[in-house]
Amino acid sequence: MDATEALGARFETWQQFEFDESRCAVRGLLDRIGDRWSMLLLCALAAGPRRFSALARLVPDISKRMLTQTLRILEADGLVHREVRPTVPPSVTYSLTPLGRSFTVPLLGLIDWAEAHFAQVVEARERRAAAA
Amino acid sequence: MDATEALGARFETWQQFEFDESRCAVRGLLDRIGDRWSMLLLCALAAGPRRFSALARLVPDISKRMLTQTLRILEADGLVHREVRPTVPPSVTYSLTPLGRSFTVPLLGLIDWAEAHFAQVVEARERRAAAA
DNA sequence: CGACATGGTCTCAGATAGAGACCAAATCAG
DNA sequence: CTGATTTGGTCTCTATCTGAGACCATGTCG
Repeated sequence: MDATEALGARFETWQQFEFDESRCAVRGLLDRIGDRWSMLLLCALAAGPRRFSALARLVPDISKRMLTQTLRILEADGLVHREVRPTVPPSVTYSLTPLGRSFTVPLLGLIDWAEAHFAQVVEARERRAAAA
Repeated sequence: MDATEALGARFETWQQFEFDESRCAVRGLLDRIGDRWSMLLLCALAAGPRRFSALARLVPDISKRMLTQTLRILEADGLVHREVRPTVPPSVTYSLTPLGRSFTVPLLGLIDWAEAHFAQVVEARERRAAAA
């Protein structure tokens, strides 16, 4: 059984749960980290702990608003740890928790695929653009 | 070098490209398939080709609008094949392309992680809800 | 004295997603 | 013959979400 078949079989079992968010991991979890910024921030934190402003610089086009919001969700989900040191001005450091570090394994798999097949995707887009 | 370190190192190289969409696979690709519906639809198609209305039934709370839009993007990116048979009423069948099938490998990895660690995430959320 | 850095929050406008009406043509039930 | 149903969408309207940028308090540096 290859991955496609395995995935198809997996999908069928979810139907029984009717995708109930509290029991279906895919809906309950990938809905959250499957947004524009979560994976990118997890990548940024994989290299080591970073302060709020460092993350803002590392991921240039994220707004402070979304940076705060995304980090709060990742913290609530137990993937990221937030540490405040009450200096003045305040210093807040974000880092991956052990759970967050375990997530880097499948995340790296996804990114490897993206880098290996990106050229094919670009080609498909261009073929389609040319046809239109 | 474990996955976390590898991911961190990878992130640093992206900085050189300044996340230029045309060259950075992560921005150019995961921005598209990393949304609410793309991965779910790819899972649904992993079990075999499906017609438009079948997909709408399999993924209950997707609107027709988003179903159309998401399938068009997946088609443009070369992950999904769309086949129209000009019967009346029309019959349109969607299936994974070879590229789409290759994506099921990392996708399955992500889902395995989600199912294995979902309990921990829920626990983290509950701990946080209790603290508030 | 005045500018700057920190880690945010707040407001407002613009983009995006969802709900549901609508469509055309054929087919099927009554 | 009539009227409902199926198909694969599109269109409009509204609700939600996102991004830009102002603002804040406080201490430090020039």
